[in-house]
Amino acid sequence: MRLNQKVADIFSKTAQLLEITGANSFRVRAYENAARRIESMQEDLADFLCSDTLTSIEGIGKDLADKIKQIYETGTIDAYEQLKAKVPAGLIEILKLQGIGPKKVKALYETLKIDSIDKLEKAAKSGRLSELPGFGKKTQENILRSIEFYRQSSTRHLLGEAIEVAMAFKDYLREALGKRIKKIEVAGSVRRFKETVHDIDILVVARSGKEVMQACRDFPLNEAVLGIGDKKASFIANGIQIDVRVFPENEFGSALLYFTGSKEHNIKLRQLCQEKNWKLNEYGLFDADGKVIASKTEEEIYDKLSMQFIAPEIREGLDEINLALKNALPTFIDMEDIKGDLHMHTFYSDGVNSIEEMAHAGINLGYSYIAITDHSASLKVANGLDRKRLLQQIDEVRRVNEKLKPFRVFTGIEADILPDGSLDVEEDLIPYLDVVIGAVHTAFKMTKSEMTKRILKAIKTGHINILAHPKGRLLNVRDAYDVDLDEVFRAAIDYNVAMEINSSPKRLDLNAEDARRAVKAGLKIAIDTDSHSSAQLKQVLFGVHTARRGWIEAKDVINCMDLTDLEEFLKRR
DNA sequence: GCCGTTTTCGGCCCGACTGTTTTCAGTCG
Repeated sequence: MRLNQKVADIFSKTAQLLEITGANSFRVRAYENAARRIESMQEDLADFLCSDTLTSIEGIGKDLADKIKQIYETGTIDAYEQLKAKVPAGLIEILKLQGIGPKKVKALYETLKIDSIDKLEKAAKSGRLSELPGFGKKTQENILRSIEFYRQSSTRHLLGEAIEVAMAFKDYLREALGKRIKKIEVAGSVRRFKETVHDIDILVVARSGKEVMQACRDFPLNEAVLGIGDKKASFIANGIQIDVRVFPENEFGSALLYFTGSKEHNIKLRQLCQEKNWKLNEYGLFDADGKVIASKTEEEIYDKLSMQFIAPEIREGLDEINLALKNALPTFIDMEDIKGDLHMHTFYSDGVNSIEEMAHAGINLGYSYIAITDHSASLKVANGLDRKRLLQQIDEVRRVNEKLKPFRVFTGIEADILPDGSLDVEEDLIPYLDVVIGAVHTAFKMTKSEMTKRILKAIKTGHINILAHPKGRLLNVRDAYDVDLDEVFRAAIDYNVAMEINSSPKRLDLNAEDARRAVKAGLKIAIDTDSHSSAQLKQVLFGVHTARRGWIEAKDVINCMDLTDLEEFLKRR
């Protein structure tokens, strides 16, 4: 494991344990901040350690620097080991329940020896909880409800699923209230395009808050109401919590900023305001006299704070605020920059549409080109193409190209990188293929060195243009395989291999952080959909926003090139 | 635990809501 990850992990767990023991909350936050900062850092923590400059990192003081050193040398820190010995593991899980914080966890453990969700449930059901000081009947009921919800949905939801539910709600509300709704906008982590999300935040500007609240109750997908007031509703739809809030139009910008987050971004903005004696909350930006300076739009607020507008995708409370103040934020890639899609399947292998149908879908999205990259022969489960069928397909691509000129369909293949590192495509066919994608689809459980060796060998064949889903993860389903990405990056630069951001909401691989690292290392990115139907081409949306989260610009992405530049790039393999 | 500084310790983002208690602590976003 990279030292950064290891340190972030231990710091973050230490923070949780400290919280339960009732430590100073700012001390807890110091550990949390340090963990987040280190995890998202592009640079290697080990370099700072060697040059003795750890304390130059924001949020790392003398104490944490020593602890990083200890982790480097021994793999752990005393403080963490002692806490772990003292605090039962189950308490951390109890902390995850809605409505229960560190104080209640501590009280439950010290009075009733409750150290697991099961024991908590028993105590609540027997009525013992309501007898504790600070607890009452309602708290007891709420805890039982939280336990039930927690058991139903302990994992985070995929962004793709959350967006579907959010869109369904938006459509429903517009349908139900028509012109009585002035604005409706998704905020929160969905707007920031986090790959998985906890809930869906929706802001509404409407004539009557009560009407919106009633519509929330009546939403057909509404499974359970958690709470509904005059301006705020919480309910579960399709297993995902939706929070709806109604605001007047002139406060919409500050509300959107506030509810888009992240929490850390907001905290930094408010610290900035403090220096000017100003105040920022969901109702607006106020000067020292409490007079509104800005509130209608986010743009206006950032402007009054003398900084560039910050795209929601990068609002993480890291470096974005400092750079925006210096007017130094880059211009990130946007949907309009995408000129084609270089990874998709047809019914030749496991897709459902024809080559021509995929091409038409590409044309409809305004693309200049697509690449047809069906699976290679060894991937039997996906009906991979053998030599004969691949040659047939290449022939058909030629015919489609004639018909659809000047739109360009590239011939291609998604060739399996076999366990021994060889590429599952016959050498003499390579010249007929414009785009060769390399991908690991089998034998995921290799050791890190074996897997790295395997992928390096494939890259060094000199045949690959794009390495598809480089870490092989399936969100909420399968972890990434173990591979030394830095070594892969180095080899990929030598052989002109682009790294894929696979746009499928089930993958999003590379993720934003790794993609950012790849670009920093000097690599190009391909934002592909890996579509298995023409409708899926639209999922490029997820890839583009993941790229934005990774601070990626259009110039870093090969499918933002025009046709001739891309042809040039593809030939350099 | 970090940070900044009037260099040694005090402050660290802000508001709403809930439930318990009767003025506020705990939790959440």
